[in-house]
Amino acid sequence: MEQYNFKTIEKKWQDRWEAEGAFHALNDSDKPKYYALIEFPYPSGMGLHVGHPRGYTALDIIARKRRMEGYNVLYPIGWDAFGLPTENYAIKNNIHPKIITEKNIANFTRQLKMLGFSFDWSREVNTTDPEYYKWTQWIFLQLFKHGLAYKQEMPINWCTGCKVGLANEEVVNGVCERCGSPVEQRRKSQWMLKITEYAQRLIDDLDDVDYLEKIKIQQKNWIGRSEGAEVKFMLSSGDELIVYTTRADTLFGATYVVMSPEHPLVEKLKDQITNYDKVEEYKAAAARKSEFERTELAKDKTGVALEGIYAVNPANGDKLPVWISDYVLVTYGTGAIMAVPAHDSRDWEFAKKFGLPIIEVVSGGKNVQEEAYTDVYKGNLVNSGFLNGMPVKEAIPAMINWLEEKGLGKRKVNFKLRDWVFSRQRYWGEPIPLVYCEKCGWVPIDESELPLTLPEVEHFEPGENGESPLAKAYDWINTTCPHCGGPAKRETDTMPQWAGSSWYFLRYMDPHNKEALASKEALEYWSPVDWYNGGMEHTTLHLLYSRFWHKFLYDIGVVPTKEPYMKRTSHGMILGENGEKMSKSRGNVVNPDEVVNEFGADAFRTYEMFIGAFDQATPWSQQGLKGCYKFLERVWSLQAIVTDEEDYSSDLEKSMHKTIKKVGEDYERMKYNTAIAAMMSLVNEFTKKGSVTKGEYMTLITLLNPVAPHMTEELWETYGGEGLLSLHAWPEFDEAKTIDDEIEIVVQINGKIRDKMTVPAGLDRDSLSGIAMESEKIKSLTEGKNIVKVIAVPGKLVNIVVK
RNA sequence: GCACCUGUGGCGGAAUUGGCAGACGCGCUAGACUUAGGAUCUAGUGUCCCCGACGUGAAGGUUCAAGUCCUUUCAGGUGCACCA
Repeated sequence: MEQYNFKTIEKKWQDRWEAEGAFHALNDSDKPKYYALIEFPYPSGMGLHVGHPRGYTALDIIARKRRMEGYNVLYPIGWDAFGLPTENYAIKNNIHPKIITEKNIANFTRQLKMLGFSFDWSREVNTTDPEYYKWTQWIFLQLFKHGLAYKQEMPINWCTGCKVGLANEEVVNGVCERCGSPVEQRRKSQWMLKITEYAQRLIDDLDDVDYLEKIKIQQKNWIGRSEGAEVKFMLSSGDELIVYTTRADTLFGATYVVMSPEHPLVEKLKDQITNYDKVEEYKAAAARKSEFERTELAKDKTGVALEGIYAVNPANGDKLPVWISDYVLVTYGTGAIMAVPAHDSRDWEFAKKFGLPIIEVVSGGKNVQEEAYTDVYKGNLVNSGFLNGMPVKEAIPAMINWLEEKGLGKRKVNFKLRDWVFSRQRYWGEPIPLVYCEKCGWVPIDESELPLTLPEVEHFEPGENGESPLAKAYDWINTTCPHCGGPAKRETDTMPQWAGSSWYFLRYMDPHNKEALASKEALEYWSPVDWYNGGMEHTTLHLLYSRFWHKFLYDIGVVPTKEPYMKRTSHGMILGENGEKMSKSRGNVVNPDEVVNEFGADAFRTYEMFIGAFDQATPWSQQGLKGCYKFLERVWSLQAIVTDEEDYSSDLEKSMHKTIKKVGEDYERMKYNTAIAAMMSLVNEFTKKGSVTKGEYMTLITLLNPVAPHMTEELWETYGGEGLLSLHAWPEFDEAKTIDDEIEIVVQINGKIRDKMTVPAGLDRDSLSGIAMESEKIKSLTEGKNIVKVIAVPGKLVNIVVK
C-alpha cells in the first residue's frame, strides 16, 4: 500500500474527469433530468473565500449522488462578472475592467477546479460576454415593450462614494451596501422596472415552492403587503385629501391629519397656508436630510402645522388640524395619514410633543394619555358612534363598508415593495439598448442590433455631476432613431449587477444558442431548477429579482414554468477561528489555496461538510480540519486489512445496511455532518474488527465519493472497480437488514432509569412489561410499593409508576 | 421597536414522532511503539459529596416521561426598520 498522496491523486482524477467529459450534462438524454444550481460567483480580486465551497460542496454532493442514481445532471458554473469592485479597481489603476475580469476569472477557475467540483465546464457563462449580455438586453427590451420599464425623475438613493443610484435593497442602515458611504436623496431621471406589478404573485406563488421557511418569511416581509382602506378627508380649501389606514375602525379617534412634506397638495395650497414660509423652511430641511439622518432622528418627531387649513373627519364632521411631518413617507400609501394618537405609538409621540388631543376609541388599554394602546385582538370600540361595542376585528370591515357605501373611502391593499431602480451611472454594466429621439421619445434599438456592446472609453470614472462614463463616448452616443431615422442619442446609463444574474440559470440550459436565450426544447427539458442553494443575503435582492424576471418571461411565453427554482436552501457563514466574521482587517482569513496545498481538496471538502449544521454559522478550526484529514487517512489505511471477500461479512451486514440508509438520507436532508459521522463510525467498526471485506470497502468508498471524490476514485480503481466511481450506481440497502434482532430496553421507575435489558426486537407492550417486572433489580426496588401504572413503549422502554 | 433564528461538556456539534442527553470529531489524560514526536495505535474523558445524585441560558408549567411542548424571562445573531 502506498502512502496517501493527495497531490498526485487529485491531479490525476481531475484530469481524467475533464478528459472524459464525465460531468457533461446532455440535452438529449433518456434519463430523468436533475438541475442543481449554486449562485455563480462574482470573480473578485481577492480570490475564493472558504465560504464559497461550503454551498458548492453541498450541492456537488447532491449532483454526484444524483448521477449515481441514474439522473442526467446539470450542475453548471459561470461568472457574475459585471460590478463595482472591478470597476473601482479599473479606475484606480486605469486598466480596462475586461482585463481585470479575465484575470480574476482565471484565478477563480483554477481554484474551483482544484476543489474537484463536478461542474459542467462546457456550459460556463460570463455575464460580461457580449454573447451573453445580448440576451440580458433582449429581456430588457421585452420588459420595455410590455410597459414594465419606464423612465422617471424621482428621488433616488445616491451613494456618495460609488457616485451611483442604488435600489432600496442596496441601502443598508442608510449607507451603501457595497462601500459603506452615506447615501443621500437626489432627484434623477432613472430607468425603473415595475416589480410592484408582480408583488401579489411574488407572495402567492411562494406556496408552490419548497424554500426554507425563513426565506419565504423574509420575502413576504420585504414585499410587505398590508390590507386597509383609503379614506377621503375634505379640506377647508375644497380639496380632497386621501389617507391610507389599516385601522379604519379608529376613524372616530383621528384628531389631526399629517401629510409628508413632499405631498403635492402642500405646494398646491401655498396661497391658503398663512405660515407658508415656515412650511417651506421645513420642506427644505427635510429634503436636505439623507435617508440615514431621517431614520437616525426617528425618535424625535418634527413637523409644522398648516395654518389656515383644516380637514373634516368624514366619520363625525370634526374639524381637524393639518400638519406636515417627515415621519410620513411620500413613497408609501398616499403620502398622508389620519393620526390616531390613542392607538398608534408614532401618532401618540407626535401628539404629545405638539399638544394635540388624544381620544380613546378602543377600550382595554391603560390610560391613553400615558401610552398608546395598539392591540387589535383585545378591546372594544368606544366613543365611535355606530361602532361602539364591537371588537376591533369586526369594526375594521364595518367601518370600511360604511365608508364605501357613503363614497368616502374604499378598501385598498398596499405593498412596501418599491419599483426597482434599474439605471447605474457606471461603465462596467450592460448598456441599456434604447435611444432618445427628440421626435419619438425613447425608442428601443432593433433586436437584430443586439448585443449593443460597450464602447471603448479613456476613463472609467463617473462624472462629478453623476453622469455615466459612457456620456463621453461621443461617437457611440450619437446615432439615428430606429423609428423616424432622425438624430438620436443612446442611453448612457448601464444596468445594475442584478440584471445578468436574474436569468443566468436559463442560459446554462443551452449556453451556445445564437437564436434565443435558450431553445424551447432545452427550456422545457431542464426547467425548473430542482435545487438552488445560495446566501441568505440574496433573499430580497437576487432571489426576488430573478423570480420577477422569470414570471415576466413566463407571461410572454418564453419559459415554461411560473417559478424558476423548486427548492431553495441557504448555508451558514464560515467564521474566523475566533468566531468573528472573516475579514482582512481582523486577520482571520483562511485561504483555500493553503488548505488544499497542505491537506488536499478531499480533506477540505470533508471538513467543510463536517464543520457543523449546514444552515448555521460556524467558526473555522484548523484542528477540526486535521481531524478530517486523519479520517481520510484512516479510510486509506484500511487497505491493509481488506480481504478478497466480495460480500458483506455476517457480523457487519446490519452496520452496512444501516450506514447506507443513514448516509443517503442525511445527504438529502443536508445533514452532511452526521452523514460523515456515520461513515467514521463504520470505519471505527472495521478497525476494531481488524478486517474488512472488499465488498464492504467498496460500499464505504462509494458512500464517501460525493464528499471526497478523488481519493475514492483512486481506491475504486485500485480494487478493480468498473469505470469511474463517479458514474457508478449508488449502493442499495435492504430495510429489513437495518433492523436489529435484539435491542436494549430501558426500565425506568418513575421516569428514572433503574435497569437495562436486551430483548428480542418486536416484542409488544405486554411482553415487555412482563419481562421488566421479572428483573431482580426492579423486583427489589418495587417491593412493598404500590404499582400505579406500567407504560411500555415497544423498542424503547418500560416505565413503572409507583407510589 | 417588529419579525425570524440560536443558546447542550474545555471546543465544533449529535439526539424522526416527547422515550437511555452528550453520537462523531477536536482537545485533554494515561499507556504502547519510537533516537525523537506536534506521527501512529490502545484505553479513558459531562459535573459532584462517585454502589448515589445532579445536569441541555434562567424561572415556572403540562406529562408516567421534556433538550424537544406551553408561559414568562435573559443572552447572542440575522433581517426589516416612522410602511400608517
